[in-house]
Amino acid sequence: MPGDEYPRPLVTVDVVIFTLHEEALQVLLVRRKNPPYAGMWAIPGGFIEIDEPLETTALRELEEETGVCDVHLEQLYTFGDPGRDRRGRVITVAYLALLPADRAAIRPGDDAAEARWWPMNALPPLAFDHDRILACARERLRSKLEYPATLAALLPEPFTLNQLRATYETILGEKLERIRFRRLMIAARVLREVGIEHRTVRGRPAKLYRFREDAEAKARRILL
Amino acid sequence: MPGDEYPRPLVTVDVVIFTLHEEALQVLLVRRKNPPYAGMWAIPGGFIEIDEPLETTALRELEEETGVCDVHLEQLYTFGDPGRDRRGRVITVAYLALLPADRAAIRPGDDAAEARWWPMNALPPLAFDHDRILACARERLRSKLEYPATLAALLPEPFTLNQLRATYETILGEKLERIRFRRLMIAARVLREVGIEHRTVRGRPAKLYRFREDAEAKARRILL
DNA sequence: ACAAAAGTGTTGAGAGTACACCCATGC
DNA sequence: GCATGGGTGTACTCTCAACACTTTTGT
Repeated sequence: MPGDEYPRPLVTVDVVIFTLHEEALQVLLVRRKNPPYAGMWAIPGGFIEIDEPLETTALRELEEETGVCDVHLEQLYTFGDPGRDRRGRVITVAYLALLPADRAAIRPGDDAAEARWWPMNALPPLAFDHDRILACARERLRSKLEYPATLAALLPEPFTLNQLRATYETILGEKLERIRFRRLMIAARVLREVGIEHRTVRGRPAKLYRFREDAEAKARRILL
Repeated sequence: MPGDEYPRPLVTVDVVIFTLHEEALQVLLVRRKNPPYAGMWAIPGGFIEIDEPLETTALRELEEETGVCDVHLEQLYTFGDPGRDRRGRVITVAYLALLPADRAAIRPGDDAAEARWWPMNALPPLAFDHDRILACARERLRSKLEYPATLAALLPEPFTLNQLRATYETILGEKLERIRFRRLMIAARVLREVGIEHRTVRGRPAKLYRFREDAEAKARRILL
């Protein structure tokens, strides 16, 4: 066959999956069982099968290692520097996924010894160049804030405007002005009012919203 | 070695390189010498060497096949569907590059029988899934219009505002209002005045501009 | 009644558009 | 001079930030 004279690297697919929990951005990591880096934490992922689309590999490995399934994937970046894996030339196609807090319960699978959420601002030492991959994922997540509807995958619906604002604040790592945020979101026409909150603490109950199904609109000026 | 039990696909790196010529967006393609798809047109690219970073492969193949060198590359997307290449499982990491018109002279290399620029609106039939890759590249290029400074790589500097507008119009495929465009570009503060055009035809000579070196600023509202 | 949280009205500054207009050149 | 393309002045519109304000709840 024609390709036989060319070197064949190994190819893995890794998945950075984020959720929000306790006012912090969290990422799902697995503890590696096998060398290299046995015992260290890493992004879930694994080698491709020969007849398997890349996204299928991503979903399969994610479920095998963490029990998480049924998420939307977005291709992030491909990391292929020689030397990034001691096992030889390994090229990794990284994907990004988001999980709403109410689905963030995880069950470690058999491929990995252990799986748990880690806050992005207090990560353990990571295997391979996974710190670089996480930095890349964080950037991508930030850029998604311009399109509020993409955060649907990160919020339990319905939500209040203040929950949405807290989400933005967590991802941006800075405070946003309450009234300004409200007005910009309303002006972006991406939300649909679906009722009113049931208050358990003092204060006026907030309106509840969902994202409009057709909402691709961009919220200008949210980032600042 | 640990990875030996896993399937090893072939990996190629392909480069979509655009230029502007005669009011049209052009892409550099090579005619394939070898099967599969021998004689058909394809994006320049080739198989990785085992110790070579992906970008190095991209630059090497580009130069070998077309003579183009010294360009800035941006990773575009990784295409890995099984069945996209008859030779077996081939995963392709696609890159995007831009070339100013005054450097668009090309010299076909020995890897490919022939290389030439094709206008994006009159492409020949393409090998593999390269039509998909081109569609992806075109989208990415469009999205770059929000950051005018990235077009520096596509324009001979210095340039007039009308040349810049023509660039936008070509990429967008629609006319932009002259005065509106001028004012938005000036307001974006990404340009530096560097002199005045030498007129050969009738009309007032235009001012010449370069992009400011520090200009990452975003020009809002250009796209419409 | 009061504190707390949610939501609204209003004003003023600034950005963007559309129009008419002025400027510099070749013929 | 005048046609042609480049550049500016101006007035009107629209958006958005900042402020004070009202509404709705739990205690």
